[in-house]
Amino acid sequence: MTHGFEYYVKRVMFRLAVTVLLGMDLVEAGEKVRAGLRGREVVVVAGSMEVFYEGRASSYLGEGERLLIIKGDGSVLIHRPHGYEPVNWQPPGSKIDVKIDGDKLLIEARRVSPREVLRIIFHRVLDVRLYRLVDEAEFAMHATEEEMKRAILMEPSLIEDGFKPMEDERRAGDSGFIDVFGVDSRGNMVVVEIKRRNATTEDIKQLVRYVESVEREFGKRPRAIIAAPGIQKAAVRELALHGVEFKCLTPKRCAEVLRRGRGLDRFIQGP
Amino acid sequence: MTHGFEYYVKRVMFRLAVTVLLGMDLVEAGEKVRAGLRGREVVVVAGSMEVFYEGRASSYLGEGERLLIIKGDGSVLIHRPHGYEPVNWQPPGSKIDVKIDGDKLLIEARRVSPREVLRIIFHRVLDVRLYRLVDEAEFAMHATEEEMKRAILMEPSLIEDGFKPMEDERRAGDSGFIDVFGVDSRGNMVVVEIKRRNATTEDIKQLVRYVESVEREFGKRPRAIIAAPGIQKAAVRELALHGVEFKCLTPKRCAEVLRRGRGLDRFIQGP
DNA sequence: CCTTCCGTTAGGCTC
DNA sequence: GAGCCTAGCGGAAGG
Repeated sequence: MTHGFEYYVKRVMFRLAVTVLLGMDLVEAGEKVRAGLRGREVVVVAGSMEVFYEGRASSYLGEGERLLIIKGDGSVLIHRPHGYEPVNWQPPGSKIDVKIDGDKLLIEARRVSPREVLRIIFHRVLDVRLYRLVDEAEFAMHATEEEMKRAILMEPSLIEDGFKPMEDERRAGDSGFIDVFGVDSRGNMVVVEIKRRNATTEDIKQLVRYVESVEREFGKRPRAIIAAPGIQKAAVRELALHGVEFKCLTPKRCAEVLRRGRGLDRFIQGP
Repeated sequence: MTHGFEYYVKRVMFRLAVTVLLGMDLVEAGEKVRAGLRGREVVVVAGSMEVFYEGRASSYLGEGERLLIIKGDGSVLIHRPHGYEPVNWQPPGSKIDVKIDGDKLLIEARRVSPREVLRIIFHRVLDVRLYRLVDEAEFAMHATEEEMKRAILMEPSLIEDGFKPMEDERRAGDSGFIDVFGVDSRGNMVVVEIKRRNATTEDIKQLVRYVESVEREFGKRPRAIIAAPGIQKAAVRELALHGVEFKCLTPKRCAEVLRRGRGLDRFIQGP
């Protein structure tokens, strides 16, 4: 009942050849996917599939070869061989079902709120890979709008010499929140709106709403400054129209200020 | 100079064990990635990496195990073991460089406009997979805003009894395009704005701009109807303020109408 | 090239 | 949970 070493090697090679030509055995593929899900591993399945989505919208994608990625937290992604975005997906928390239906492998990802179903029918599985990935690293993003604000609070002259921030995230009636509220060297109130990209007419209008809210509250119209790396051409006329000032401020410049600030902190507080 | 069959098998198994414990040989991994890029295949690399991004913003992600996916069109995705979104990415058209730097594998994806660099340093490569995927299928999405418009054109009573659409995508001066322009049962002009999600104050304002544009053109103010599944609380007061009417219309209801329409077509024209 | 608008936007925050 | 805003938003369509 025992076979020689060569026998097993040849069996494996035959199996390999069958897999390359016809795809994996679907039952085996399904088992492997299930095992990956149980272990909360990252499951990558390559194969020829149809995809049905029904939920907030609905979509159908005919048969074609793609990558299916299922993560341990229930995120699901389907990637075509081109394009940055997944063609179909399901966010974290989806419940995954795997079953064999005749000669097809069926994978469903369901979510309750909003109620959505993603159904994938594999006609052929080329490959299933399981990855147990360990990733505890912190993701640090710089030069967000939030960081630009922190840079201004740390170094108010980024807006203008003598500018003194008084409050950040000040509520402006029901218009929203003012990014930075302060006073200039002459004691005038100043409302600052920050954008990390070129300012649009909408941005100017929002700033004007803040100005009007402050005017209603204090009976005096504050200066309005929009701090952004640039301004859309169409928005330039709005500036003059509403007496809004523009201050060029790039995310990069802010990042430099913050780096310098952190450097100082380290110097002051020791290593 | 020849070895027995068993010798080679043992060598392969030893290599496999080394790979499982220590990761792939980096030079070999790099060569495989290059081969995949040359062949415009989908390249999937699992491994322990650091990631640097510098462009519109900048980010740093410390060492950890992730999946790197590079597609034939130059799209790059880095996926952590959790979450629906890639932690870092580069859109299609990026130029990919692969090189060995000491005992690290370096992969860079560059883009010119905007100038952005994504730099990935692999400290350990667990696996490299190449997939030559063929996918020519068409992606069909339903219940978009466009489809809601088609449903209204097919079944105008979705807006109100007696409504007659005259034009879709009518230009409204320089304000943009009116979704549906028509007349009601009493011959009044009607401007309809469609949203597949709850209507906002901005949506109401846009509709009012259309109304004013039509009023300038015809010397008569048209009725304004916003058709959406709901309306934001803050936008309710804007309705009365500008005399805009709200008609509840969900993407789902529109999808049903379109399905029924297609069903009728089939019935009328035969199978 | 630039702008505007849509998206199964997602994700984060507040209430 | 609903409501609101931001995003390295991406992508498409129009000028």
